[in-house]
Amino acid sequence: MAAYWLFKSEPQVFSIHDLHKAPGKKTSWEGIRNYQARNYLRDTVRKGDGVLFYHSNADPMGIVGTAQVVKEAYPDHFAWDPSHRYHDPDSSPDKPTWFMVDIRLQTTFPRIITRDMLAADPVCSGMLVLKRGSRLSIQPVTEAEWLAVQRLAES
DNA sequence: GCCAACGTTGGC
DNA sequence: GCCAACGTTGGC
Repeated sequence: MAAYWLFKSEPQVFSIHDLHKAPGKKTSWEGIRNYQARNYLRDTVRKGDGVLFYHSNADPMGIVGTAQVVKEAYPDHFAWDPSHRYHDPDSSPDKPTWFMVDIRLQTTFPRIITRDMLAADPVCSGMLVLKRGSRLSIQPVTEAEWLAVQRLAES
């Protein structure tokens, strides 16, 4: 059975509009440099899982659409490129430290589901992303939360 | 711009 | 292995 996730992105770095413009509306999700998020990506995120696309550090902040995992974890080769901002000298092709997945855009919501809207919803108010100091950029989402977000997007 | 939260680093 | 210093994230 498919699982659900929330992926954070700063829109000035990569927005849902960038994903919309990408070839096949697909992108690799590289640059995850946190072990807990890495473990989710590598061990738990599976092809077909649903992704809530979240804009952080933005105005307004919130969930802007959904995507689907189309390729499961493979080594984040950006870590091996010394000139890249995601370079990590401790990672190597032999023993990769970091992983990434590919996602494809599913839906761009007609309006952003803001943090206020999430907080006001009895189900979504429990979401990890609302927790103070929740810095995790790959977060698990329950099916109830996933469905509640869809409902908010349609209302 | 501020700062709380929290992960990482490095000296011991 | 402890912990202080430091860096980053990200909401406000």
